[in-house]
Amino acid sequence: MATSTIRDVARFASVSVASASRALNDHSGVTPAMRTRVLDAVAALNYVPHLGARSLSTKRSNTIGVVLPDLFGEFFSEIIRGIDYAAHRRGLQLLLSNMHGSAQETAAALRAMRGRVDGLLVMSPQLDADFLSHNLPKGLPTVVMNGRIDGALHASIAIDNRAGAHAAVAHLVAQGCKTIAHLAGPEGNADADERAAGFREAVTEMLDDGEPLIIGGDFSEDAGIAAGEQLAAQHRSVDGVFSANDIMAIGCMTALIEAGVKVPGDVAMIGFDDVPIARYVTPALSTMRVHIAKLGERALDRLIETIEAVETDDALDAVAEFLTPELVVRASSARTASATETTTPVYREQGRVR
Amino acid sequence: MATSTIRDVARFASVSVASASRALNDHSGVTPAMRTRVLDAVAALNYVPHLGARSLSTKRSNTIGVVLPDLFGEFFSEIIRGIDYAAHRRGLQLLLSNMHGSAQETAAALRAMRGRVDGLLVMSPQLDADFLSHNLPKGLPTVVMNGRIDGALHASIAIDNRAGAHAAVAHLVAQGCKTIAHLAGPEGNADADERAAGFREAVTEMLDDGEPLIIGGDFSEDAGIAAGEQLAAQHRSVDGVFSANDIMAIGCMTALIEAGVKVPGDVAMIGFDDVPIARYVTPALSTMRVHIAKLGERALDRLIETIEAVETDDALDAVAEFLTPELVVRASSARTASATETTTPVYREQGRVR
DNA sequence: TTCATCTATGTAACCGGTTACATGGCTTTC
DNA sequence: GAAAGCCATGTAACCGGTTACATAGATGAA
Repeated sequence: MATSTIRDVARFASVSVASASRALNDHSGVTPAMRTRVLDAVAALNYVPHLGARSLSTKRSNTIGVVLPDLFGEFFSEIIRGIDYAAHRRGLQLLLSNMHGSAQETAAALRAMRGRVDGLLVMSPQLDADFLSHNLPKGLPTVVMNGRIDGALHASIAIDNRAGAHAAVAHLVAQGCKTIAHLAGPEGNADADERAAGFREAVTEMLDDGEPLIIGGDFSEDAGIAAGEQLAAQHRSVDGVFSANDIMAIGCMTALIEAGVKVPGDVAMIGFDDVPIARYVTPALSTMRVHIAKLGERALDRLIETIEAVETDDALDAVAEFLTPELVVRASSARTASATETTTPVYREQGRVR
Repeated sequence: MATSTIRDVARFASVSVASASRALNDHSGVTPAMRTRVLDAVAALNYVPHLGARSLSTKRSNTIGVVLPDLFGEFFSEIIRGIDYAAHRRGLQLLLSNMHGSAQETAAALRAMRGRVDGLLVMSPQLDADFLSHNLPKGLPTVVMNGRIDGALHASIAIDNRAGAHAAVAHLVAQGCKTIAHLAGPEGNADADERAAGFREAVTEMLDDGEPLIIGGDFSEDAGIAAGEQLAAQHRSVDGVFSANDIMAIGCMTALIEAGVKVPGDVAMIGFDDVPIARYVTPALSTMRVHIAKLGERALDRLIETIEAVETDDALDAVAEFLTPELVVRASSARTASATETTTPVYREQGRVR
């Protein structure tokens, strides 16, 4: 039961550790006889290689570190799905870590990756480039997701939030909305800021109203509820809401409907992200689909490219890549009778839930 | 840029590696002068310790391995949330892995944990005790979640599925249902099997009907839809459905409503798990709340106990622990006018059972 | 002053693998 | 039959940390 090492195996088989190692790793130039001796010993001793030791000497862990703001919730769950899909295809393990908001914890999480992973995937909408370049372990290939794009320091991949905001506003305008409000995400969050900026641009461009209407929020359902109550109470002439994410949109819709405001009759609603819940709520939520899983998948693919480039000493410049969100029209914004669900189905919504 | 090692630090500070190591780890008996010399060198070289190497020599990785059937989806996301919460509190990292269904992959995932984690959390409703005891690395503390409880081999924690099924059926009966069908999960899945068994018992006990009605399913939304269509077409006198999980219940509801069957008017519906989506669908889904996150959290806590017991050579016997699901009544089963959201007090832990 | 004690630092072994290089036995070739 | 070449195996260094033990310099007691 004292877990056995490769030296035990070698001793048991009366061979050298080098031979044992070679036999285990299918090296060329190992006699069939030798191989079976070693394999028999392995079976007899119930030997399982110590991967920590192996990666120390090979400098390869076959593990990718993933640092996210959180590990759960619809959005991150989808990201992980995409990363896992791509990682699994390549036989890679995932070392997940989260930063729980604080910069200090983020720094700790990043350092904790040193020596255990071959590359790093970091999502940090809250942190600036400076912080990252200071805290990312030097020499560890890294791809940044949804960060503030930092010059040519790291490869990055992000959502084209401005384009998404434009499309959302354009859709509401096409539905006949005259006064559109934006339910914003937390300030300082890169995605939230860009969506708000895109909203401002689009609104001043398409509706020559006065000041764009922005309601503060923080991506939480409660913030959406508060906003909905506020809107309903104000009797403002708002007839369209573009929310910075789906969860707030859902909260807002709930509160509006509860207050007797008809959605989409009185107010058309559109969210952002297309989390799985969006299609289950009533009315089903129109949204800007981000294809979150794809983002994770693509991020991992690019990380692999980066790792390989480092290995072959190829200089790979740190390009920024963008994913353009796609408009998904459902009931919540369908003010014209004709509207039904319109979108191109891609990833099947998950079958197995457990 | 060439990432520096502790020997570089020692050389730079003109001290021995041992002193450098001691200074870094706050050992006692290190001169303040020595400490600052080393810390300066660390800062100058931008040194970050190699955790793989460290854990090789200390035999401690401060990492917990988690092996789940999948890493995403509502259910697993919640499990991870609970595990992460408890792990974070203790400064532990998580190494996540999934088994993608196949037994072979599961074996691989389990072996891949050897030498990188201090303990293992495994959820395997599909696999039997035999497989597990054969494939779990010997000598690695392990807690099994929702598995078939395997004698006294490993600590385990699971949902009391039978009790949940009983409560669900009792609720439907109390609502006046006379003919209740069970929408089952995949055969061979421990949770699914136990829920079906509990259903059989409860039905024969509470309604002295003939054969209990069981519709085959696989935990997927599509299976729920198929079941709903089948029920609607059959014009069976079924007036209550107990689904083995929420997602199937949702699919089933959707199909029934689409076919003109009223829920809960004609058929009362209740699910199992209480995934977050359940409260968003229309009608909101009644369900047996499992407090999934708590399950994960508790599993980690128990793993820590196990690890500590191993370290201090305390024999800790492999007790099985159960979480009792809690009835959550929402609109989907509210046939009597009075019903609103009601939940039985708190979710209770039924003491430790051997 | 001398010897014992304490303490800060250094030396080297170790964790469990991999692998460059050395070695020796067996063919091949002339 | 000896030199050259090949190939399977063994020896030992190495990956980057930690730590048991040795050591030397300072301190205190007699």
